[in-house]
Amino acid sequence: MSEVASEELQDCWKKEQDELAMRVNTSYNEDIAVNRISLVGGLDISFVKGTDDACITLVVLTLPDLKVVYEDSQLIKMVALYIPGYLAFREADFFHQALQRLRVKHKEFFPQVMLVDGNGVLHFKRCGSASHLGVICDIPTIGVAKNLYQMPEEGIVRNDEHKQKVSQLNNKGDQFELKTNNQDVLGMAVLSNNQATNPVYVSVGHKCNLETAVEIVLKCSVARVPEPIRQADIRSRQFLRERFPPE
DNA sequence: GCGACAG
DNA sequence: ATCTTGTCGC
Repeated sequence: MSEVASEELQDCWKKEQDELAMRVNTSYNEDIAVNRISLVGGLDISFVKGTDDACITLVVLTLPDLKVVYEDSQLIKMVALYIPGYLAFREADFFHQALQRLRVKHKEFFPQVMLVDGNGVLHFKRCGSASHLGVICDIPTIGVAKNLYQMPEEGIVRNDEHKQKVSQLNNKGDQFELKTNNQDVLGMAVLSNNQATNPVYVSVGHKCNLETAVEIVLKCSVARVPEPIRQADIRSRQFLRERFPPE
């Protein structure tokens, strides 16, 4: 793709993202009270090494036992390029389709909340991929990123102060706020596991608040990455290994 | 303009 | 995202 085409595409995505951002809802919702949640969804995508072939996987797990009760793995051809800040434009439609299939085929397994591999409102437009997906599907979502998405112009950076705070996280549940220069709390760095050294970056996606988001992530975590996302990751890789055997 | 940049 | 061994442990 040429530089010009890429810029035009990005302009188009910017407008769409602005409209989606206006619809992101972070108000508290009684229906997402943690102790009433019995089904949590997870999404991930894996690629065949040097290709555009990928597997999109949606899983649904029960709470509190974290058993997988539904899996949908689909081979897809990725056409959109990856631009940081616009992750959702690559994958949201595929995830949306997977959720539609679930709604039609096994409505009884439709999750009350989705965990998404990426950010929610921890994003320069307050509309990362988790929020994007939440809005187009009109469901509660939570963003969980393995790396900090830095926004230098807003003071969210992996600087020494940040590293210092990270080094003080010792036990599961330890956390600190990710705050902009304007004191807006956009997310939480959370230690999800006792033996982890690095936190995961949790942010509101859609239709839930940050405290609830963190609580759900902790309830779903046995490894560093919360189980719904981890299972989606494992199963999408497995799916590809079976169909594209390594030499 | 340059560099920073979830997956 | 992807290339990667063994190793420790719920």
